[in-house]
Amino acid sequence: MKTRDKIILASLDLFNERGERNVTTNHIAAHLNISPGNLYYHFRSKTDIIYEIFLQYQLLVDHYLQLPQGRQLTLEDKIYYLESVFDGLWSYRFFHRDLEHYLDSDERLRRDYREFTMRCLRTIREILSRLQDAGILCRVEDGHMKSMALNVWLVVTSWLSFLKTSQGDDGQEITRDMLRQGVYQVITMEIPYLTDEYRDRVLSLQQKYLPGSLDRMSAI
Amino acid sequence: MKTRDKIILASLDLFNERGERNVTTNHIAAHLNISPGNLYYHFRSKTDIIYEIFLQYQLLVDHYLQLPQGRQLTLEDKIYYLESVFDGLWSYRFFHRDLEHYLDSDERLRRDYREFTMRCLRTIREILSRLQDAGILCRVEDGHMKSMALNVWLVVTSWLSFLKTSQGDDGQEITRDMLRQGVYQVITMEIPYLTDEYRDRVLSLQQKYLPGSLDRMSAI
DNA sequence: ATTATCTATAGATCTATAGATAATGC
DNA sequence: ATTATCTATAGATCTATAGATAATGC
Repeated sequence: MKTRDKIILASLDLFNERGERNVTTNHIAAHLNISPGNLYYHFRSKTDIIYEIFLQYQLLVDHYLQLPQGRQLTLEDKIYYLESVFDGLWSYRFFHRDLEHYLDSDERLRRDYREFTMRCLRTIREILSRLQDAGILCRVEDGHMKSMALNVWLVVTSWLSFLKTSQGDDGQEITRDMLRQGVYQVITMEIPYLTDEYRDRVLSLQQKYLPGSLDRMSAI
Repeated sequence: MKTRDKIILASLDLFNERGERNVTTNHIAAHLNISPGNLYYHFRSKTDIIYEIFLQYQLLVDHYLQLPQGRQLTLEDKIYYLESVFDGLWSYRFFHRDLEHYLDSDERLRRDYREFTMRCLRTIREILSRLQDAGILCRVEDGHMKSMALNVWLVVTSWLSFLKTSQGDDGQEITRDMLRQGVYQVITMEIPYLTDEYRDRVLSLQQKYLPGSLDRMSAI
């Protein structure tokens, strides 16, 4: 693998693991057994590394969120979207941690991230709309739909932060099970809009995303 | 005012304005025209200042979320809760920006913040429950209620971050109007659960929180 | 006497670059 | 010839403290 790609990968790993703020360019270089000078030969700054990582993240999510053409959406599609997106968020979890700071210090990233958000919101709306076409969700007024889509986005993007901040007492790590509860939370928002035909199916599907390991949560 | 209090206030202002990461203890001292040594006489570290600020934030939110005893909740109570909480979030907006980092580096804060979250979630559930008692919301299954309350929390706590990251293209600042749209978003989640008696009233109330200045949003 | 403040600075990083050297591809 | 890498370091901070001095409260 090219050194440039190694730097991106190692940075992502270290950022996710220790938090970007605690990872310096020296750490990244040391972790790869290369010199800091070499790292700076490939990247002009740490900001540039973060930008590269964002580009990959964006590519991944755009890929996950492709809509099938020429057929209706199914419940399986919907679940696939949810699972993949949470997976993507997990793989790049450092990114949303100090997102505001990155946008403050990188003009390009600010512009690109804004467009990324808008693209995602449009896609969420499109998904909801096509779930209506498929008779899974009821039709609702357009403004209400926009607002719903935005709430989905807010819940999805804040889920990891919630887990990290609310569970991290005994240094206990976030498990795949907890991550899955994010799917549960999104489904909760859509339950009132399910058609009678689909309600029971979705309700029992949802139960699979309520992890048993989150006992503390159910004790609240 | 005592120097110690001045330090807390100045820190909060600077953190909110420039981002905590960009504000050093030297900046805080310089801003107050005191020496760094003096600052360290009052606080052992920057972490301690952040912890103090959290205690104030917590006090404020707990105060806002008090429930009236001996009478039913009204729609006005509900709106008051929403408006105050968003106001609190705004006043301490730096806090959620790099929250995970603060929790990583301060054991006390980690413990206290977790308890704070759990307390808030309980209160949100209590509010929903009492809105049911008041005949404003329909009754729902208990697990569903918990999940709804959590979604409310996720939307509320991530709203400012969404505004900052999605609107900040032309260096444009966040306005009170945009902040208010957070109330709109929370109401959206509760609309399906409104009783017939209250639905229309809440729908027209909600419209007041859809700011005209967010034209870009409606063009998405 | 105690509390508050200042001056000066040690010590620890961290980013980023200059300049030398090694490796690679025509 | 060009690309990749290393060594060494300048320069900029930042946190935190020691020790001296000023202000305040009995």
